[in-house]
Amino acid sequence: MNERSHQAIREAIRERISSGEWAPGALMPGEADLADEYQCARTTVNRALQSLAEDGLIERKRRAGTRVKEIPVKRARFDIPLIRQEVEATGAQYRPHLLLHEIIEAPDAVAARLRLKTSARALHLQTVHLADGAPYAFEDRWVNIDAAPGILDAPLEEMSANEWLLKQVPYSSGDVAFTAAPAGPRESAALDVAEGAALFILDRTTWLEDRHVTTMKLFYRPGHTLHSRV
Amino acid sequence: MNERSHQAIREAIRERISSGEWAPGALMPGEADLADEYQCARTTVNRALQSLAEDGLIERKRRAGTRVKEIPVKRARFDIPLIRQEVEATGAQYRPHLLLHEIIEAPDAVAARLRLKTSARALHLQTVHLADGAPYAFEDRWVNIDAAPGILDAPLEEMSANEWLLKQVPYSSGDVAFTAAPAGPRESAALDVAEGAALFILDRTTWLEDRHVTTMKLFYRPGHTLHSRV
DNA sequence: CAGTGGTCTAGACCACCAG
DNA sequence: TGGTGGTCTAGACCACTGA
Repeated sequence: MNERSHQAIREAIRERISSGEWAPGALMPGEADLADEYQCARTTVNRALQSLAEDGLIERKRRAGTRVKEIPVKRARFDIPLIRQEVEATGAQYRPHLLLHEIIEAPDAVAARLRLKTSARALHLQTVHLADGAPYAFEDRWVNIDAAPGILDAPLEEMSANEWLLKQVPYSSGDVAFTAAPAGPRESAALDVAEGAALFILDRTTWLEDRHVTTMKLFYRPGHTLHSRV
Repeated sequence: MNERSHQAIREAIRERISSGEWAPGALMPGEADLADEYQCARTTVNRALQSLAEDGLIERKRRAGTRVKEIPVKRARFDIPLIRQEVEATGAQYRPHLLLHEIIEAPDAVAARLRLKTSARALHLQTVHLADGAPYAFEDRWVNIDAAPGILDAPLEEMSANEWLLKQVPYSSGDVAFTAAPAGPRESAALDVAEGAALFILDRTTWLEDRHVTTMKLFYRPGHTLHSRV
């Protein structure tokens, strides 16, 4: 990272913002001026400023110029790991245990998420993810069979459905949501916790272009946290 | 977004990856080749590929070239809003209600987070955030008085401590974590829910360079979810 | 409608590191 | 040690939009 690099310039400008040199809402110098000041090409300043804009620190508009945001957006990034990796990272041995494997009519909520016709059938899976044999998380998943037909022959006792699907449709898009809910009877039994215990939940729907492949809820054992840096 | 723009090229390449043209782990063509193929400058391809690398879809190494990731990282981004904005976005009227305002010796866990000497005193605040008068979230916050002295004179009945601090130290860094926990007596009373109810919690510590300013836990009412797109 | 950011280009040099 | 990505430059044109 050179002294005149876009990264160096970005950090320099970030400093000037946090030090209050430009007040919240204030107009900053234009790219050309900054390029002049830092003795570099405008392209380089542009890159630095775009990066700061992505971080939510400044706002840029053509003609209007660049302004320090009044209220900086706090933007957190999370890497959502494969459960196998998450478990193995703690040094424990991972094993999925399939509790339920059925093909039934999908409930309306599920059908909507997978874009199924009402009363269409889907694959319903329930899995406990074990770390050194102890429950780590409980997964309730629905799979659109048309979108991933091979799933019916997949060896789901060795490889969780998640892993299998990841191999088949690796570069899919998705929706993620986090929430909390009390453990119901299924979660309580699977995770070996009291009914009503507060569980952290990851709720995710995945698709590839217009093929809605799967939707699942992942219930973590009490105490699980998800970290990030802002 | 032109046809030869870096965005267009990024999406084209993303397509080629999801279609399986290059298998997971496979070596992709070099920047020069792609530039040739797309009839654009190498810089443009470089930008497209860097963007895909940021998204966790590919991995790039000098000399070794660019490879499709074996296991794509699912990277979720969340904008953490000001509670006021969050509430007002639902059309409700926002009001913070200060329940507790005391200066006491900070517990060890808090002192550690704020880098205080043991048994140093800190400002302890408890606030209910109200939406149209109904509890929306409960906040338990500790403030390092040395790092934000003016807080003692702040009008915390009109403006939550969060907002006040944001005005004073707007462009700070921080740690964020999400988790779930049962409502204790304080949360239960403040949010008007049963004790033991499953609450979604945002836990955050904020600093500006080496001044550790504040740490807080925000307990949302049951049912709250945090959304994102991957 | 003029000034700002957005972006492309062509060329260049550099840093890194696998072979 | 040579080939790859990383990046800077100078110049150009474009797109948007607020004065």
